[in-house]
Amino acid sequence: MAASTRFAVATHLLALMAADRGRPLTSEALARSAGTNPAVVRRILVALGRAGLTAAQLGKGGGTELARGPKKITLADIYRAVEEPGLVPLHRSPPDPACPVGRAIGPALTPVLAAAEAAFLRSLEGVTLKHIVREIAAANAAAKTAA
Amino acid sequence: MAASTRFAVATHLLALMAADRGRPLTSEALARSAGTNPAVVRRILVALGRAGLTAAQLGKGGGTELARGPKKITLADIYRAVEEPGLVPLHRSPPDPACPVGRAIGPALTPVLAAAEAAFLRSLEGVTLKHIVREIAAANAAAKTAA
DNA sequence: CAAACTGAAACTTTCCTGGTTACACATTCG
DNA sequence: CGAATGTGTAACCAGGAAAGTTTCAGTTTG
Repeated sequence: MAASTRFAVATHLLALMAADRGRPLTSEALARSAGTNPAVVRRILVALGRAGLTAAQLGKGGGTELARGPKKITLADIYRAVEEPGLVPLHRSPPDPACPVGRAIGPALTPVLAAAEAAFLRSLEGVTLKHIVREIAAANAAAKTAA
Repeated sequence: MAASTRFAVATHLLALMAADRGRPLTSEALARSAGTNPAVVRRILVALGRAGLTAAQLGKGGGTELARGPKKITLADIYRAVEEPGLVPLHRSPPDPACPVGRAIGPALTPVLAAAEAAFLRSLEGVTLKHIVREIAAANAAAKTAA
């Protein structure tokens, strides 16, 4: 099940890296902008690294940077990297197996929910990290001229 | 944010009513099949009633039944009845407003997530309660011949 | 009028996420 | 080479939301 903020934070971290291409960023610097703890950031960074979206450098002067261009990273890539499948959960306490409906509701619902989740991801597939970075830049430019 | 099991339980309840058309079912009977508490069931039933999917009858011999045919109820109807919008949440602790990315990441992400959620619902829109009931009947028939 | 429901409020329990701390291990730089 | 600076990871704590529980007022039917 979802209801975790990892996707939003992960996208935030990647946007920071995209805005600072070439220079690896430390988990402490990233955490400052995300308003959270370096260890929390590192947990997410590990997931992003395993998915091949980022590369980490150990030691002094180290940090994490994008493994490929922001045009080649979609929000679906990010979502899949940090979130488990099963957007919408089934029953917490198991239904009555003696009831025909209780017995079969799970198997009947599972493929339908999987298809809906696939549609959700297909939508995210159409948005790249580059797009998000551009949005952010535009918002800041607009705020500047307004001030 | 989601991560609630209400959608699955609500669909379960409606499937029971669809299988027993005409006779109102009590929250106690429904709770038995769903493996939960009558009060929990009633909470969900109230939401379904407000959305116009079910009708309740007070007093002795009362209960809840479908307000319209199962062919005219989609899983998107059910989802919207019992679940809040905001499938995927943003940051828990607010990002640093002094950072250009922290300032703009929320507004940049919101419309993208709303579109993905709309795609999710559009997928559920294509599945009716009738379809679920048929799936359940088929599964039980298959189990019978196998035994 | 009595029985049997729903609707609703208040409270408890349970579970998960995120926050926190601590530390082993790997690099780089002086 | 060794100290400083990172990551990677584990263990634990805290907060909040969902579900479970209890209780009761209100309503309808028989």
